[in-house]
Amino acid sequence: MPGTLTPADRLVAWYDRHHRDLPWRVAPRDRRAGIMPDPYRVWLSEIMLQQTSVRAVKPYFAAFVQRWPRVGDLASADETEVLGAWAGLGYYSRARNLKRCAETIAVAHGGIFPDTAAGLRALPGIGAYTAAAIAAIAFDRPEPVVDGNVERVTTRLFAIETPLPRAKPEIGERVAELTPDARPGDFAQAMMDLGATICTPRRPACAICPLNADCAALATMDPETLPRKAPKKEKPARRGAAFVAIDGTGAVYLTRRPDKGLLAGMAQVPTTGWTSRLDGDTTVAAAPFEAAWHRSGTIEHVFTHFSLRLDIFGAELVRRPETAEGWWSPPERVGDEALPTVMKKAIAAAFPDTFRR
DNA sequence: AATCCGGGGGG
DNA sequence: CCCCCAGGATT
Repeated sequence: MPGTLTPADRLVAWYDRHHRDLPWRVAPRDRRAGIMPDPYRVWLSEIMLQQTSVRAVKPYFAAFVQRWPRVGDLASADETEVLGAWAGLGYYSRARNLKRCAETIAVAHGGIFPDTAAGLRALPGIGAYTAAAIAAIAFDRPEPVVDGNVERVTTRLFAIETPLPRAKPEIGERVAELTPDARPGDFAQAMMDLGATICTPRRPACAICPLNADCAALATMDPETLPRKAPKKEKPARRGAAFVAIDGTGAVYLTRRPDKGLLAGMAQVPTTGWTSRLDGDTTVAAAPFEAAWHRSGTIEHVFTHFSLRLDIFGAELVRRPETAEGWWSPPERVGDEALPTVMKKAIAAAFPDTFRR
């Protein structure tokens, strides 16, 4: 009955023809023949794909399954080796949780992955999204799988103009309504593939979209404007001062930031705290040592949760003063220091000829 | 609810 | 070059 074709039917039909061939996937025709993917590979890929592109994941996935073909192999592996194999992928707590999760499955589950979203959700490193994705893809559970791609597709499909993250509950309901009992795993993968290849953040390819006849946004507005995002709330403004000292050789005085907190362990030029309102006297008092400090401009930098305006003070010293905590970085080495962008800006503001990168 | 974690890709 | 992205854990 062609008249009863649902959006999910159209989407899965598109996926049958256009799915991406990925090493952790079982192709639709094989799935329909009863072949299911290895839950270990689905899990490993989903953890790697958190905040990480398919392109970046592929070589790491190949290396992992070559070296640790089954979850038990990973469970008994050396954690340092696992972290080493993860190096370059980022978000290293994922690798530590990966190891803990493998151990839990080996020890507490007899080496068998839980086959429900609730069971998976209880494991380290598996949140709501990943639990639903593994349950759907590896076990064909009709779980609503909502990642960033699916949020974009769904807000457009239903023209949901409520901004994120407030729209999340509604998106979840819509995806749950959309998710079919037949082939929910392929449906979930199809939604994510559609978001990655057709329903893209900018310039979506609506002309070739399998859901263009169903899309409320395409009918009534510009789909590219969805999803709406909550207006970025004003970042609190902080102020401070930074002190850039160079000696006669052009070496810059640097210190190391504390091991915890913002920019932990990175190099910096000495600065005041970044909250206080400063008058001239307190600023000079905060300098790391006595010198002929002179104002050399102001820099702006925006962090995730606040914007910072730093008054820059520079000094050229004839002799290096006695200091315990910092070090003098020669001009040809400054570029190799672990200097965050804000610190590079500060140094460049004080001595534009010394610091080039 | 807010913050941190890291790399890749796009404007 | 800088800005943006977004799942899980922690607090």
